[in-house]
Amino acid sequence: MDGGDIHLLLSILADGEEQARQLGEPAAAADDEYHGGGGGGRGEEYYRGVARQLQCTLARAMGVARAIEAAAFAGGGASGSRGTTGDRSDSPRSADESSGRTARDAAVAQQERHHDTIKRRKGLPRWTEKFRVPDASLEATPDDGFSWRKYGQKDILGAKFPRGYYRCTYRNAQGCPATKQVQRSDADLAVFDVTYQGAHTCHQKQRRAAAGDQPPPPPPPADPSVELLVNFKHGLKVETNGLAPPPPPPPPPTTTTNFHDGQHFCFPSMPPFHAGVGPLPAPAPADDSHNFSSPFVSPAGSAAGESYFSMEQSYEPRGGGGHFVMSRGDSSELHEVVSAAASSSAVVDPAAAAAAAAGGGFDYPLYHGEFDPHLPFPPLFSHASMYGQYRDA
DNA sequence: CGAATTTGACCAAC
DNA sequence: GTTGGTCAAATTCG
Repeated sequence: MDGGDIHLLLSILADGEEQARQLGEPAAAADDEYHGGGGGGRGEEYYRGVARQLQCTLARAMGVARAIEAAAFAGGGASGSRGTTGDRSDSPRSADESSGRTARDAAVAQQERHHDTIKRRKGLPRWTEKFRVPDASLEATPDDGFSWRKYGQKDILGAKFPRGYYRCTYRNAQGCPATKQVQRSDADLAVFDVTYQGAHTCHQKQRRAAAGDQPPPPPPPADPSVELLVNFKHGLKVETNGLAPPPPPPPPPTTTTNFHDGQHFCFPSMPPFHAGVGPLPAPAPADDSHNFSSPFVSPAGSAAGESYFSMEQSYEPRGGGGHFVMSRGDSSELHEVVSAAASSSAVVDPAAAAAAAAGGGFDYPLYHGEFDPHLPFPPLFSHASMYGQYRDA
C-alpha cells in the first residue's frame, strides 16, 4: 500500500467528519433545496439522508482501511501456483462475527455461525453484508449494482435455503475476481446474507448494471456526497415513483439480481481494494469515492415507505481480528465493541463513533464490520488460473 | 444464437 | 466421511 490509499482514506474520513458535522448542526445545511416538510423542517429525511451518507462514507473508509491493512499484512507470500480447478488454500475461520448485535439480529447471527467451515478461496478479501428487506416474500437478492453470474447453488448444512454462488459477469472479459455468496437467512426470511469475496477489478458500471432498466440518471454532480444526499431524500420519499418496478411482486428469482424493490442503500460492497492492491490500473482515488457513493442510490430504486434495507457488514476475521459495530441508538454497545476492537480498527474508530452518534436516533441500519488484520493478499491477478474456465471464454 | 441459469459432479478442506 | 465451493454440461431465456 502506498500513501495514496492513506490519502484516500483520510479524504474519505474527512468527508465523514463533515457529514457528521452536518448532523450536528442540521439547521444550517438542512435546506438548500429541501425545505423539509415545512414545519419541523429538515426533519428526519434530512437526518436520514445525512446519516446514510455518513454510512456510505464510513463504508468506503472501511474498504480502504481494509485494503491498507490487508496489504500491510500481505507481506507473507502469496504463494505461487494453484491447481486447476478448485484450489483453496484457506485457513480455518473461526470466530463468529456476531457479537455486539441487537437481539433482533441474534437470529441472523445464529445462522452466521454455521459458517464454521467456510472455505475461502485464496486470500481474497472477504466480507459479509446482511440485507434486510421489508418484504420477506421477495425473492430477489440484493443488487449492489454489479452484474453477477450465478455459477452454483448449494444446500448448506443447517440452512433452510440454499446458498447461491455468483461471480462477476466480467470475470472472463476482464478477469474480475469478485464473487459473492447469497444466502437467505432461515431465521429471518427478510434477511439475506451476502458474502463478497474479492473486489471488482472490472470496469462495469455498477450503477445499474444489473437492473438493466432505468436509464442512468444525470451525470454525477461535482460532489458525490451531495448527490447522495439528494438521492436519499428523493429515494426515501418520492420513491414509489412510477419509475421503480412494482416492489411487491417478487421479480424473477436470483440471477442478475435486482433489488430494486429495495432501495437506496449505500453499498460498501466494493471496497477499493483495487486501489491499493495488485498491479491494477488503479483508478484515481477520486474516482473511487465516486463509485462508492453514486451508484447505490438510484432514485428509481427507492422502495416503499419506511422499508429500506438494513445493511450490515462484517469483515471476516481470521484468528480474531478486531471488529466494530455500529448500531443505531446504542452507543453504549457500540463503545464496548469499538473499544474492544480499537486495536485493529483505530482508523475507523473516530468515524464509527461519529456515526454512532449520528445514527443514534434514526432508523439507522445496523452496521457491523470486522477487520482481518491478517488478511493475506495473494496475487490479485491469479484469477485467470484460479477459475480459468467457463466454456465460452 | 448468444448469454445466463440450473444442477449434478467433482474436488479440496476439515 | 462430510461439507462447502466450483466446474461444466445441459437447459432455459432474451
